[in-house]
Amino acid sequence: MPPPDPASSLLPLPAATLHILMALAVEDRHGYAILQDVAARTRGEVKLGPGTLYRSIQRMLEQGLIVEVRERPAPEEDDERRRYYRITPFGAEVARGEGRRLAELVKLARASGFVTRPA
Amino acid sequence: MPPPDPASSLLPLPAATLHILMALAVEDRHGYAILQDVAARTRGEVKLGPGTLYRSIQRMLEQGLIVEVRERPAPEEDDERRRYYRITPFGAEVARGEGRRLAELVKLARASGFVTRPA
DNA sequence: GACAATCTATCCACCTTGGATATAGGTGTG
DNA sequence: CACACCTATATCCAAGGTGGATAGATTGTC
Repeated sequence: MPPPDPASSLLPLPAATLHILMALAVEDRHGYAILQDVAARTRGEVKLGPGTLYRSIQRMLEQGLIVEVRERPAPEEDDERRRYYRITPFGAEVARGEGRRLAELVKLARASGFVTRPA
Repeated sequence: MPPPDPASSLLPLPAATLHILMALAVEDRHGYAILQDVAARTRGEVKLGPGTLYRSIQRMLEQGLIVEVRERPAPEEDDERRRYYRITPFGAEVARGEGRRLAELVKLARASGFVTRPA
């Protein structure tokens, strides 16, 4: 029996975790910006609560999916309170695993007649 | 504000619930058969625990996603202990809603580069 | 001057989950 | 013959994820 793959051992990924990784795939972001990005890209269908957001971030830091970065934007468009995060190569690997898993799931749902038309 | 749609108010669907609905989309099945069908169709990747299965079934009965049926197979291939379930039209509607939601999610994941190839 | 938005963080209650446990008959193996 | 596993249902517990409330501080808007 091969040693369990550390990436796939985190699957399935909590919904909030994948959304956060997708938000950080574009660029480094701080917590509140992640919140807005998720809401914007899902057209308001997914709105993370603050508890979910910050606890997810803490867990993801511990798991090595993301890291906090010290680089900050120009002072005139910065806010001291913000904490910026970046997706790690490991985080991207895990996200691809989750993407594969979800695509498989949709394939099964389609075979059952539960996916009518891809909007 | 229109009254909330009873089908979409159940979304997102718990993972186990969708798997059970997919198993029942093919034919009426009893609990243990659902377990085997889910494991078989996901090639062993998804294995529902007994706690998850029977509690999900109870919840789904209450929500009207499934009903218990009295029709039983021929006595020679039956087992008294079994309880057979059937998906309802409402259950199918909810499943299609979940299918749509998941397809949208995969679309977002693909836009982030997290879905390489649909296996 | 009040209110909403920005920004982080913690707490609580609720729900879902896997795994253990219980019960019980049937089947297979050493 | 004993032990283990399969079939079949059901309940319990611990662990984990979630939304929403709460908190506190600053900035922007009517």
